[in-house]
Amino acid sequence: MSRSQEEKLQRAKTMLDKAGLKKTNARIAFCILLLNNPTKPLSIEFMTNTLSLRGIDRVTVYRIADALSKKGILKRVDVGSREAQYEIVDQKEDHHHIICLECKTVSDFTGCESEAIIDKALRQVKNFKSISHHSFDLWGLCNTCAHK
Amino acid sequence: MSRSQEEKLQRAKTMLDKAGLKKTNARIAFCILLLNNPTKPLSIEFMTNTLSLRGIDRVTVYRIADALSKKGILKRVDVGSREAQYEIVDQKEDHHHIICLECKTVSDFTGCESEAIIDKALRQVKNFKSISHHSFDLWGLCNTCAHK
DNA sequence: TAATAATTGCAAATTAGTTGCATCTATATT
DNA sequence: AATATAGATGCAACTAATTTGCAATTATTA
Repeated sequence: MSRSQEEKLQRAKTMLDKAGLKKTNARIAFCILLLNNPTKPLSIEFMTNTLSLRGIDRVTVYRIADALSKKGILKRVDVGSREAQYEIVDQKEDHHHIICLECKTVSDFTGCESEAIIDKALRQVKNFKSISHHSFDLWGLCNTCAHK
Repeated sequence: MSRSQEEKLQRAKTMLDKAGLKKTNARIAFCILLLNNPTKPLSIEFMTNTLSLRGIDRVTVYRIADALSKKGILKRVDVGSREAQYEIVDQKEDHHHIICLECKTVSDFTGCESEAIIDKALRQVKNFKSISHHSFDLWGLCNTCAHK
């Protein structure tokens, strides 16, 4: 195994430990897949295609995605496609999406001032103590679709 | 027809005019339904149940929801349920959601400072001129689910 | 009022996601 | 190191959500 893959294996195990989940082969492979693709949302279909090469079932992919989401490791993002897409929750690189309502093209931007807003929200809503992640998405027509 | 329903009929027609969509019976009934239920996200199922009493088909409900979304009149909200939920886009009452990852309970909060963030985003992403709506959602475990 | 382009309903198809259950495996315990 | 056990997985079948094709209808425009 290459140096960087070795490193990702370690990070994958740490992720699972932190989440309090058993470090099974399927989950480790899943986490490494996430770490290998940090830039774009991953669909269940893509993950299944890749992980089935290692004998991991579609149902298992769903179940792992669900488990990691509930632990705040993953977030499910809505980019207008029918199927679920998932991204790793990365506190440092807090990026968000601008999505075209027509062609569903996704662009990223950074710098939503979430902390102040989360504080404000938690003061309004009493039955939450903390937030595991947030989404801030902008929707509109891209220049190409606007001129049709 | 009562005074207030008459008024909603007018508002529905105005909505459709503004969107540049034909004012069909189905669309007018759909818009009035939205105006009658401004507080909570409406599911396709709920809308279909109501509108089918007027002979409007489920498929038509899907198509109208899609058409209005693309025009920025409606927004599709993701509150963790399997089916689509829709809300009217209301610039004045800019509310957002806190959703429990476990039990999917939705609470509302207001006061996300979207304008500054949208400006910032449009400076970063060049192929959009304007934004028709935005979403800002917070995800976490509610107090009840956190103690399980 | 006629022409026409868009909208609708219906039936059928597709796709995404879920469930039950038997088997297996990671971890805690001895 | 072997064992017990709770939890995870794979498989097959299922359910629910959404989409498509097409013929019939309807809102607008000339």
